[in-house]
Amino acid sequence: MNKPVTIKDIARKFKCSPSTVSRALNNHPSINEDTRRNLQEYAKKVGYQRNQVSLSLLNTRTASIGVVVPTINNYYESAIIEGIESVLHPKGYTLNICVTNEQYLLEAEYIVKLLSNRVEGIFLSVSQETYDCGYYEHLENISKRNLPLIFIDRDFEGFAAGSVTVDDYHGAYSAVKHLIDSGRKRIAHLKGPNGLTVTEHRFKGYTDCLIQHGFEVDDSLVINTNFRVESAPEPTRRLLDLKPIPDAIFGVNDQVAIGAMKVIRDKGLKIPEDIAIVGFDDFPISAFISPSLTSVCRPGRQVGEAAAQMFLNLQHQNPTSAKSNHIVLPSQLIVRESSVL
Amino acid sequence: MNKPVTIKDIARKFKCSPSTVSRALNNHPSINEDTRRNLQEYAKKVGYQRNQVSLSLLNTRTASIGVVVPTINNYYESAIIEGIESVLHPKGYTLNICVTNEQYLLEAEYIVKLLSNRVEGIFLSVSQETYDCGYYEHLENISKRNLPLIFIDRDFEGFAAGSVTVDDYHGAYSAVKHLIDSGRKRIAHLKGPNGLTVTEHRFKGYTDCLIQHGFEVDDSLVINTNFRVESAPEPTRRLLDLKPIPDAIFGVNDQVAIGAMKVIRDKGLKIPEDIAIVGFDDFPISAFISPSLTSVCRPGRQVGEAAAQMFLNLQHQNPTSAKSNHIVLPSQLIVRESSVL
DNA sequence: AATGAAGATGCAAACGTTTGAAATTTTTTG
DNA sequence: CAAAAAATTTCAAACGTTTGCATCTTCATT
Repeated sequence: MNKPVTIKDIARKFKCSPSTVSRALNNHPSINEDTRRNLQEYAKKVGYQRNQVSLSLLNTRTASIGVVVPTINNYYESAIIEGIESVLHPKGYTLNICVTNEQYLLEAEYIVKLLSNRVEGIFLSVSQETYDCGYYEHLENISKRNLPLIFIDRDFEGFAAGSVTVDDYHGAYSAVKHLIDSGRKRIAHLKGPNGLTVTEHRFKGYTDCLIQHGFEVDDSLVINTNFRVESAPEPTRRLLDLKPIPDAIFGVNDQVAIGAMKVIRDKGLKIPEDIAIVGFDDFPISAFISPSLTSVCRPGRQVGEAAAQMFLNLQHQNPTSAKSNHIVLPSQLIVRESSVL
Repeated sequence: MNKPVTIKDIARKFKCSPSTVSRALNNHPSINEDTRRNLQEYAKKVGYQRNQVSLSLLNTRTASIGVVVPTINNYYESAIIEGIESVLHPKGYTLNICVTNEQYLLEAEYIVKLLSNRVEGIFLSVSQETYDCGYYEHLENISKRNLPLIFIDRDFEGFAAGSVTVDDYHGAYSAVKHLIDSGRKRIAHLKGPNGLTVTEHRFKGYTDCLIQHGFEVDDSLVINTNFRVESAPEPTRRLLDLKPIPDAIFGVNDQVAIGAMKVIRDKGLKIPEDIAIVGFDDFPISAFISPSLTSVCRPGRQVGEAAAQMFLNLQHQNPTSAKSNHIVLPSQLIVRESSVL
């Protein structure tokens, strides 16, 4: 790793002052044309790259943004990040992406690090642990600095900050309504991990819809998963051991729904004849599997874009107003073969 | 956004010098016990966060790493990033993740930015455009600085640097061999975009295996896709219009394979009876769809881990030795229902 | 009481860049 | 040719932190 060429190095070489070099490289008008050209050529030749670190120190502006998410290893989360990126990159911002792996300790550590790196804003999708335990101390340093904080995907109701989420409640509601409308009477739910907003909102959409249509909520029809496809089969088997078996399963996401479908087929049951399936997230693949999967589409990219836009708007106004800024994007049911005869 | 509290602020408040504050906060032994306690308490109270930017400038060490990838919106790429993260985070590094969207211009811009931000190393999966055009000027500034550069996933043979890739060639070869061994005679390939190593290595594995087993390579059986599930149906239809139709399709990845499966089913053909299907990447979902998809597993997380480890090793040795460092991880065929009767 | 040794704190420089103001050089003008 | 104007360059300070060295206290030892 060679030491990078600095403005001082160039100044020494040309027997002029660093100011002159700096101005020449920035096309300052008061620099002599020849000087400018010579310096620029030389700078290019030796591969001079202006040191952004020193500039950040000088301007107390880093043009970087922290993004803290539990995982990036799935379609939806990474779509959010692409959304943020697509809005903020043209404005010159760099993203510092941190993956907490659903752990509070890592989340707290990353936030300290981001503050220490003087990011100009933080997008946070809180980890499951943070949620479960209601921790928020690590966030107080953010608000102490009055730094823009925007919750993405998962709103953290214990803490005042902006948020952009998807309307999980109505998405789930419409999924279950669709099943009821198709004549299903015994609708099971493969729930996500307890405590997460995403999980609970979908669960509430599920229960509310059942109740409002005169059904009872049967606890034995609700079983937890951890969102992953591998976590679906065992709970599904338990559902199929019930008498009578459910005639529909609403999965907390497409992965879980797909995991359930396999078990159902293996048991020799037919989808949708014996059991209807609905997922959530609308993975690109879901439209192509057999039977194609009815799912609730959740616009990850738009979440990212909206959050980034919220951040930009904050730059021009009172930053505390973020706290009253809550955007909820609609989710949309897409009906496919897995739920209709 | 409040101005962050600085060491100078604290010094002013306590009528002492910044040096004392700095030493107190760093538990320097020559600081009086009371002074230390008072200063630390106050610092905590006002939420002091040491300014990492100034430290970076002072030490010319930023502890940050650039990661440049064409997209993060899929399972494999994000697995790589998680792998890198898992190794480098414990060592105190921060990741700067940049998404090029397969565009050379963005890639070049990001690299300038990363150099300017004084990252200590760059992990790069070159964009398709860079590959197609053989551009490498943007990389020369990296080597001019003698900064560790490691190609991940896609090796860029035109340029000397370390690399960690997956053995796409033998993965593809084993997939096709499996099809030949199962008695398939007319094996089509849904290829990726031309020019990418990933695409071409898999393609070569396909053709070499065919030739070595006495088959001809029939151009009409090879059609391009863009890796996405949506890009598979149209080429697949063209394959099914051939007379005779192929009796097996090797997809460049699972998404394409799944896209093909849908078209085949829609035509009333049976998988694997009429046509066998093999994919690549082994998505978690692939084991759960029906029929479950035979696929070549590619260890994304391990790629990331190996690349990160390569970077760490470079710190303790001659950095130019990276250029002779090439790790190729094995891929593994996983046989499932879509290819065996 | 003088000497010296710890113990505690301050000074100043450094990292790389920018920028207002001052200084220098060159050009123009009367 | 002198004076003013314009063009070009340099100076110095600033951003926040660390750290070797110098300085200043305090206190014990002779």
